Amino acid sequence: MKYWLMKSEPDTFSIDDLQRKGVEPWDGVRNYQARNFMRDGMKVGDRIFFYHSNTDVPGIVGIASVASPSYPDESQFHPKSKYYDEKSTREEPRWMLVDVKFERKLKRTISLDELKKHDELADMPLVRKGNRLSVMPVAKGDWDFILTLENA
DNA sequence: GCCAACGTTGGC
DNA sequence: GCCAACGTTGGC
Repeated sequence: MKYWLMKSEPDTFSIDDLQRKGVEPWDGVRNYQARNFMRDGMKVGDRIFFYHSNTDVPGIVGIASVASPSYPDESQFHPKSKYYDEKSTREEPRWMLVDVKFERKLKRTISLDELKKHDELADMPLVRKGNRLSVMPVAKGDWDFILTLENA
């Protein structure tokens, strides 16, 4: 079992949207490193911190899980999609995704600001300046530590 | 809305 | 293969 963090802009797709839908294909990722994590790293059942970016209080708002093996992101084949990639083909799809399943909301948002205050988390890519990865691994120790903050 | 960071593209 | 230009992310 591995642990991950996935960013989403709540204006586009929030934790409430995921709760309503239950399961959602995580489409639109167009960064190779993030794709590789989904394609090569994720296994069904892995745990995910759901993170809200580009919002008033960016931070971790919920927990999800990986609900499918990786498969091609359908949106890359649709010319009308804003995620369309003309260089990708069905024979050799460039972009892969996984389905993400709602588990629960956190009792409170654990803000980026708060995460940065803990020296224990200084090695997380998330709190590093300039980091823009939208899918990243989380060390088990960091995962457990962050969950203790929920009740603090 | 600004802008730093950084990934991608394309000319050479 | 280098690197300048450009585009995007995302905190602030």
